[in-house]
Amino acid sequence: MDFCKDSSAGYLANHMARLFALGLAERIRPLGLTPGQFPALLELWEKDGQSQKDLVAKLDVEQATLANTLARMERDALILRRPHPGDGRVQQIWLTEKARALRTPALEAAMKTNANALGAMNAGEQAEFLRLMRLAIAALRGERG
Amino acid sequence: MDFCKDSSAGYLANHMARLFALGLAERIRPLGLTPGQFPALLELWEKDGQSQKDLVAKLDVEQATLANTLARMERDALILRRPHPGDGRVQQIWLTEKARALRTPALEAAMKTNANALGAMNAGEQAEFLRLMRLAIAALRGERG
DNA sequence: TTTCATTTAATAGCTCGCTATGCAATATTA
DNA sequence: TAATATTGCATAGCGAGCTATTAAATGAAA
Repeated sequence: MDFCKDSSAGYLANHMARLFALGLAERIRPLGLTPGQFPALLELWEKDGQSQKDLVAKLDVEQATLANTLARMERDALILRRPHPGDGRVQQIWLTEKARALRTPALEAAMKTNANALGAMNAGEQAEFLRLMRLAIAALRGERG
Repeated sequence: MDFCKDSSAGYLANHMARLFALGLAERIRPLGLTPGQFPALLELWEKDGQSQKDLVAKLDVEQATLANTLARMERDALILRRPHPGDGRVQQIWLTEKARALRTPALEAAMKTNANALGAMNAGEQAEFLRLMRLAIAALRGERG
């Protein structure tokens, strides 16, 4: 059977994602952030006070994964969980001042990592690359729910 | 600052890689395999008896990561570690018959996952996608060692 | 109202990345 | 040859993903 890892989309996707995460980790470590916190922060910088369920829906991550990530973020004083006034099941997630202040440097770090990764592509190729990744994501998501 | 997750290569790469891993995991679970074992198996199906160091060089993962993966594979009776006859530091990695027998169904599972992910692309787009991922990998690797 | 179902979040336990460190075997050098 | 450096691998500990289960609060229904 002919199977070459360098012609396997899945193999390349895994390799690429690991390198992206390492590059980002290096850049945001001085800020006290980790790559897994980034997606949650992006949503919370947009609007905090959301419930865990709200975030889960937007991030396409399992509820348990997010619960653990939020626990680490609370430990690191990036967020506060406060009970929802009208529904005792819900915890609202609020950013700390510390987390708010990290927005600009964190986004800069992410943009630098992206720019480095795409540095060898022209503008058309970059756009095409993003488009094809979105296509693959849609196809893979379709397979599941 | 304008930062949209759906226009961030790193965000998309992470999302895509997670979905690839889930799709593959589902398909190889009946075989008793997990996605992390795949890269090592690919190398060992080519040629076993290699040392851990040999595999590390080919896989671009850290030595400790591979050591743990190999420990799970040994536990699952996929490999045997035998001391190298001429150098007491080295452990040679040998496939079991069980692992050899899994080659064809495992590769089929991987190819199905890839085909599904790329199903909405024509042949030219698929080739371009792989090329652009290899470009990004090269750029991200260049940043490090 | 009491019971049962649903919803929200947390917890347990696994894989598989990473860094940092330790240990034994081998090589090198003073 | 004795001391030191290097090499190959294992282990510890953490982050971040997953599934499965549990607990508590709310809602619905008998």
